[in-house]
Amino acid sequence: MPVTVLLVDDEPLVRAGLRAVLEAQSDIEVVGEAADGAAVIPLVRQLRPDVVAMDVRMPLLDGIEATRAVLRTVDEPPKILVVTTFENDEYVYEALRAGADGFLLKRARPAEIVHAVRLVAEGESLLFPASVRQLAARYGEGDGNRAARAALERARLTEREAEVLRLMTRGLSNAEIADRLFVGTETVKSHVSAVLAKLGARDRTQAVIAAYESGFVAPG
Amino acid sequence: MPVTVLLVDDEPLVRAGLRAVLEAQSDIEVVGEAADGAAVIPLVRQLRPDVVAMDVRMPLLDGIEATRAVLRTVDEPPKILVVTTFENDEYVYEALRAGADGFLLKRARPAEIVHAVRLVAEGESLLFPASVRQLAARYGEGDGNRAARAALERARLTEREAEVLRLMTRGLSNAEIADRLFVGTETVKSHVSAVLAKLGARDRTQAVIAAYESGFVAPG
DNA sequence: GATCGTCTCCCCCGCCCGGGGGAGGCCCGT
DNA sequence: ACGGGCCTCCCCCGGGCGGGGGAGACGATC
Repeated sequence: MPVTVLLVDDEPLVRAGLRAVLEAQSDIEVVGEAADGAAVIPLVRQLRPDVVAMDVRMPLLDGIEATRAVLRTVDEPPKILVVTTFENDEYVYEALRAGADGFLLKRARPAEIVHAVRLVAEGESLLFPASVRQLAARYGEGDGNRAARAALERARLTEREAEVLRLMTRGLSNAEIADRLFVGTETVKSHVSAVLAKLGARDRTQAVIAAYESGFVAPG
Repeated sequence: MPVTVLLVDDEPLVRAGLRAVLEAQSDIEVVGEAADGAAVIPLVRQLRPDVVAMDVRMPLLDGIEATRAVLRTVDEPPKILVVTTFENDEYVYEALRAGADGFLLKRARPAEIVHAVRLVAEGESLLFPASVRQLAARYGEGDGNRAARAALERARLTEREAEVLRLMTRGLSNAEIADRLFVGTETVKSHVSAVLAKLGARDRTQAVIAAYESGFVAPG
């Protein structure tokens, strides 16, 4: 019983990339594609996918409105995985509040993408650990705390990796982090690489940005 | 509606001097004094000053930790003006990066002290709250006042530099910034170097951190 | 016992980054 | 006309960074 996925993105290249990555898995099947959120509802009704990989920015109907529309009008709605580029995630939390089950960076490694699809298909909420704090803040005192804790338990950054990321957000170099943690620089490099991969960041600067944008660290 | 100021310095003489200078202004009111950073937080909560004139070197809790503590634990924190004896004080950099809003030399002329207080009180100061240590060091043994003033002037980012910094905070590489701005990578490198120097940042990661910490860019 | 995840450390390698110094063109204000 | 700031581009150069791959030790879990 494979996981069925509907791809919604205005860029054909992105759809092709997601399809290639996901179709390579024997337990995942891409059952359809859409170029805009406006086309999602009929496709969802027709194909009844387990997961909708939803882009945020689309010309006609963006991912936020499309997510709301699907969840309001479809019985037994699919899980919605918000797909976003790194720079334009200001709408991600709106989408999550609209009912999306997780979000994913486009530049994530294939294994991460596959992992994300499987997780949301299983009903788990998928959030990058860095987003937990911000999520809790935006959801207030409601059941958001529960979701935040749940996400925290499935935190994909290990304890050590989180500590390394925290020191990265202090502007420390690998050598300085190594001194601070009493380990070798090679060890720090391993952790940094793991952090970059998990956050979908290309370099430490992007990782620090992700940390700020997600609320992993707060300014001031 | 006068600007209210809290003085924090371990030397009574300095506090008296600052009080005399500031109280001479009809629009500035010194509402309290503290002899150490350890006493700052309750006083800030009680007096709610607009500006805290904070010495860097203090016996119990130095200006760096005190600045961090205030910004982290107080709602609507005051502006923090770092006061120091030496323009090349190593701790100035850390204090500014901790979130301080400005930098002032004790030997500055009264008019400049007043000006500095008014500037940070207005919040929208032209100062970029970052290190002036390197800039001050360049002026070396020159007159302290001029060194400080020049440093403050030089700490202002040009329009182009601000644009480059903004793109840096989006995670772009030098080559990507060059493409975005239709200039050569060497030009971008020049701007980046200028930004790093003015912010006292060692690399682009620290510059991005400074941008977030200072409110140059806001997360979310 | 076997497997998995984590933490630790090592190698090689390419390359972007940042420092230092220099230079020409442009507009501006004195 | 001259100087100053700003933007633009160039050179050389070292070093930190990040990718890729591998490996040993440890504890938890099955």
